[in-house]
Amino acid sequence: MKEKRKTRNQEPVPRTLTGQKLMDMFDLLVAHFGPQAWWPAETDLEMMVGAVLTQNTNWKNVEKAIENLKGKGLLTVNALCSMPMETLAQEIRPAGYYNIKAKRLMNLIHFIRDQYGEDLSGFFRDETQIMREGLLSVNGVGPETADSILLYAARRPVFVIDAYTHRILNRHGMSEDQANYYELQELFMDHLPEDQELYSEFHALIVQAGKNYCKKKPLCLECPLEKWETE
DNA sequence: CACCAGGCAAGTA
DNA sequence: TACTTGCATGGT
Repeated sequence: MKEKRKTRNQEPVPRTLTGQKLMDMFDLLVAHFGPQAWWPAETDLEMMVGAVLTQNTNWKNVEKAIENLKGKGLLTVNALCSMPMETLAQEIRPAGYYNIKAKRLMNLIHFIRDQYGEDLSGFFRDETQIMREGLLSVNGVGPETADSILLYAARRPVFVIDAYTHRILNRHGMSEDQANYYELQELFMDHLPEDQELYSEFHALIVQAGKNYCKKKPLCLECPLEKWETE
């Protein structure tokens, strides 16, 4: 599986990102934010639904949408599959983009049920690469959604890259500003041990740092990663 | 009021 | 191949 590389501007990464450097980053973030209790969900299905609903959307809004489904007992594979698209769209309305997300959810749930049956455990037992390809074949599931499902629901050691990861690495001069998803993913996975818990904690911490500190332009004051560059 | 949020696919040139 | 745009609610 070869991923695309950029064709222009083949500048090397500005600073060398070593495993030690990444662990320094992780330690700084842990020291500042503490352990993250991320993605609490009662079932694998709930996590998968959440992964789609949270696309470019605040998690608070996602919770409302999930609560709507859960409260009416609609958070099961069969219930979702047999629900009219319009009904589903109305239930998940608070999550925004509700029409397109209803389709995406349907695509995903139907794919799993058709391939593995109503019980999700068959799907979650499959090989990571097979799962990944299957997820990516679903219209509405891109690399981040697929990897989130693999990391947080299937508990596989797959590093999730998001907009914050891009932003933070760029702001700190640790990556090319136009590096693509897979380049950054390799950057982390080539230098860190294959550790699902490390990856899930790390990604959650990056999101915290992004939300709280790396919003403004050059670098935010009191950013926990301020000393990271000179360390 | 403007801006953002735990993306993705389709359209355009 | 490389940009651009639509999708939409709810919080700051």
